[in-house]
Amino acid sequence: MGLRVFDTMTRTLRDFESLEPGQVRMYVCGPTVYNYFHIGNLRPFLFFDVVRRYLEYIGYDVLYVQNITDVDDKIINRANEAGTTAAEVAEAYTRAFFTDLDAMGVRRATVHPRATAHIPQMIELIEKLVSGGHAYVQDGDVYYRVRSFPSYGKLSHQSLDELAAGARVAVDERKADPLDFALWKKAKPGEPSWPSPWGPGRPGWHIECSAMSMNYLGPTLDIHAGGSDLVFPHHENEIAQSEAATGHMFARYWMHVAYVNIEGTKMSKSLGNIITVRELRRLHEPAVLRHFLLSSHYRTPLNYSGEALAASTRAVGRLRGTYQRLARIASEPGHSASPAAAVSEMIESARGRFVSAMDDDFNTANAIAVLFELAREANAAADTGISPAEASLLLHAFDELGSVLGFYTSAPSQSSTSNVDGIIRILTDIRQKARQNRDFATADRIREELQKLGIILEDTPEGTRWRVEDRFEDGGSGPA
RNA sequence: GGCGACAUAGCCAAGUGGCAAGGCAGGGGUCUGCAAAACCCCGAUCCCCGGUUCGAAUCCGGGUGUCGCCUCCA
Repeated sequence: MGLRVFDTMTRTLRDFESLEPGQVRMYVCGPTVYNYFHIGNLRPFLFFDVVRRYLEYIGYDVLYVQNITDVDDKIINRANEAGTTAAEVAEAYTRAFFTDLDAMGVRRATVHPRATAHIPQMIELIEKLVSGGHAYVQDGDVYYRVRSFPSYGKLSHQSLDELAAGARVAVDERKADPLDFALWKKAKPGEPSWPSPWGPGRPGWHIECSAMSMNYLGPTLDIHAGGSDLVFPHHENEIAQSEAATGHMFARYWMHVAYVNIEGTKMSKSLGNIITVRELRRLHEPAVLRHFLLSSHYRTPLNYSGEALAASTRAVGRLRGTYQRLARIASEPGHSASPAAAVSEMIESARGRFVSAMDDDFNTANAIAVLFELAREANAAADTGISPAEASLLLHAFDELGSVLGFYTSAPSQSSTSNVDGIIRILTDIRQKARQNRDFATADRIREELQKLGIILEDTPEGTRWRVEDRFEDGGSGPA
């Protein structure tokens, strides 16, 4: 069948075909580093990490570029409030961005270009637009002339007249048309600035992405993506700039991820309901957040709620339980009998269904369902008894498919090296003696007291095992 | 006003014409000293009203409701 991708431009599911066979050039709009990013930002970052992993899984070499916008009004404002420089604000939150993404298991892009390191490329692009009649200079500012680009609006499916009619933006008399947008902003006193043919200033937001994406990936990208709110005006403007400058199609596929709502409403600073990833990491482990964010299709809105995260916590616990069970069996000394055909078929079938799901516009919800189905089959097989070789085969299947979704990449281990394990061992040995003497009161007391500490004991034919309880802590009213 | 999305079991969520995936919660079993884990079984008039069709959650028309974009925003 092959991979099919929903393209915002055509609003259809299209067969995916890259410009260069075997290679995908992908650009995803990155953060403006003026604050910690939140769960709504995380969704596209995480999703396109999975897109990248899947493209690699099916054999593509992926060139993945994600920008860092490190010069911007919001950064400047933030610096002024904090009494520091824009560069320092940007530096601090860039570091935080990577710290949080790394913690989430989101792999770094091939390149993370910073806007301030690509000013010459932006100036060059703006000059090209000015000389081509697509931009005009107005007292140190440079604006893009939207009326000069006949197909303006093709991504968001709006005509210029429709946009003009709905515009709620105050008219700026320096612009020839209200919809024209700034390519270069003249520096105000105290603002960071760079020299340019039009005087000192800084780049507009939209031009950054055009300049950096084309700098690393050439005039035509395979995939250009971001959150759904970037469709207009950001991506629309990027198309206008890029295509007017190069005469080439800018991106072959446009992908946009829907919003994350919180308790039914959009996150906004005025409502104070923003949940940063920094905060979230304290409440939930990465696998749980990944499960939650990937459990619905990327083009449908997702609602963050305590209940949903609790469900994800338990769901992940189930997958992990199966994984650890298989790992235990696989590590048993056992003979090296060749695995039964039934197990191979089980895995082959799961792999096929997994690929079908992902090929269908990255249907991660279905892909996850395949993992659960395989887990149930694997558990059922383990109940009747499987060989270490079979367990090992299943384990590899979970590794293989799980790694596409980024699961199992940082499965917390029961650190058998710490003394905690030793201490619990002592208690379970005592408890075991009590059970043998049919002193169940003592045995149950030990189990109950440990449970209060979040340690679950499980008696099995092979002895007592312990694990840390999957604790869910409700985020309550949000960040502290 | 323009453009668009969504409405499926108590909750979350797949499913674009042919007996309604998966997860969480719940009920009943198997196993267990009792639990836990695991496995098996149980659960849906697919928002409403029309229409097309042998057949519709799925297509068409009309409602109702929720949400998003059109301004910085993932």
